[in-house]
Amino acid sequence: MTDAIAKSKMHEEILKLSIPLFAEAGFERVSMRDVALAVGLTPAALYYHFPSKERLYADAVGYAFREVTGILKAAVETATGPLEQLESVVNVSAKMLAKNKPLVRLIQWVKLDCERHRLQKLGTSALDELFITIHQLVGELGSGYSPSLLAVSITSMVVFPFEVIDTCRLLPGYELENEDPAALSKHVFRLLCQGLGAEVNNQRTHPI
Amino acid sequence: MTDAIAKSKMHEEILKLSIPLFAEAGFERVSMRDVALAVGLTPAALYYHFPSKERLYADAVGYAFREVTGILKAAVETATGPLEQLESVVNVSAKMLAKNKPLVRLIQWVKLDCERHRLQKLGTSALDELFITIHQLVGELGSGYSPSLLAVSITSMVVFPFEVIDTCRLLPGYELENEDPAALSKHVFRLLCQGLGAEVNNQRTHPI
DNA sequence: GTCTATACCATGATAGAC
DNA sequence: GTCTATCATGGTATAGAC
Repeated sequence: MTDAIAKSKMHEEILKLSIPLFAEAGFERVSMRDVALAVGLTPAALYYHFPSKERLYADAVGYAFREVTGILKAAVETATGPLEQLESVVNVSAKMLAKNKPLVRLIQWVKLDCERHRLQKLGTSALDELFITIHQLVGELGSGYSPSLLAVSITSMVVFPFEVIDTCRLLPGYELENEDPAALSKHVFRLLCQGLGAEVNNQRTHPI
Repeated sequence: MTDAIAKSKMHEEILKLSIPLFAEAGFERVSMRDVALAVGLTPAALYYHFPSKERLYADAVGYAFREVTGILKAAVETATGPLEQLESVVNVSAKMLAKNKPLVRLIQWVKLDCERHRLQKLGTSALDELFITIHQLVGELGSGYSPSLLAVSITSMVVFPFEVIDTCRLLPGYELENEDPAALSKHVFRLLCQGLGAEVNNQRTHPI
């Protein structure tokens, strides 16, 4: 049992330490040497814990995304009524993405990796969770919009701004308020509510 | 002069043929051998035309993005009035992204590359053009929204859906209409107009 | 469990013939 | 301009000692 615990401990330690590496540079530009150096082991030792680099990467991404599921589930439960729940999910997601830059970059890498053979089943990605949750809430709202289109639009407005922070920072007209999760989610929700129309706003249990 | 022309011809040919490779697999997973094979040359010959792989990549991306600028400029000129111009940009961008999958993936790679030393000046990226154009139009609209936040929201809703096509296709609730540029831009513009409020809609020269 | 040492391979890049 | 041949480097992964 001590073996199992020890192995499990080191296993998790390696995952935790490799996540920021993979997030920053992506699968190809992170070598097993890099991971080993970060963990304080030799490359050979890593192969005791993981059969291959691909597997290590997949496990690391899965580990990083797993906590997202819990956070989103909790966000839904903090509110009653679909619109309030949607607001909560938007707020919490923005806050999470702003605080967790590696998560944002991991999402970007996974979006690019997804259609390739590698990581055929990565576990449920953070994006999937976000889309499915929002899709369900939006469906319950019963607006005149297509739930699928609307769910993607909302997900886009929440995730994309954090993906382009470094690309856009030097652009003329770009304001740093785009990087403030509170300002962003307030903006998104305002745009959303007015866009969803009065009949939806009437369903709110309390005014904005 | 014939030398210059011939060199220029081959130069451009290499760029054109390498774009889909880099778009699909990214910088790291495309070797000079891959490019050489696609072009019908040997790796050594590539180094006659480009001093390094990095330079080849940068030039290829720049080449791919350059035509985007022209298309967006043309889109703005097809309409009069900021809201109509915005609508035109959204329509044309969505159509372009739907038709040009390599472009979408190149944008994704560049977003991930941007903060690194590589490609410090990549020429103006497609995203930059889109943001700047929309930011200006949105500013002229004079809505109550922050131009910067709104410009990013719009860019998000136009670009992001095409980035996640392959990730989302198998998700429950996802509809193929998300991949139809006409349906997408109509949806986005509808959400946008109703979100922008009546005072903006009144400025329209003709109803929706 | 972790190490040292190494096999083996793909890569970016160059030299020099044609 | 393009080739053949080659180099140095750095990658994944394994073997076997401790």
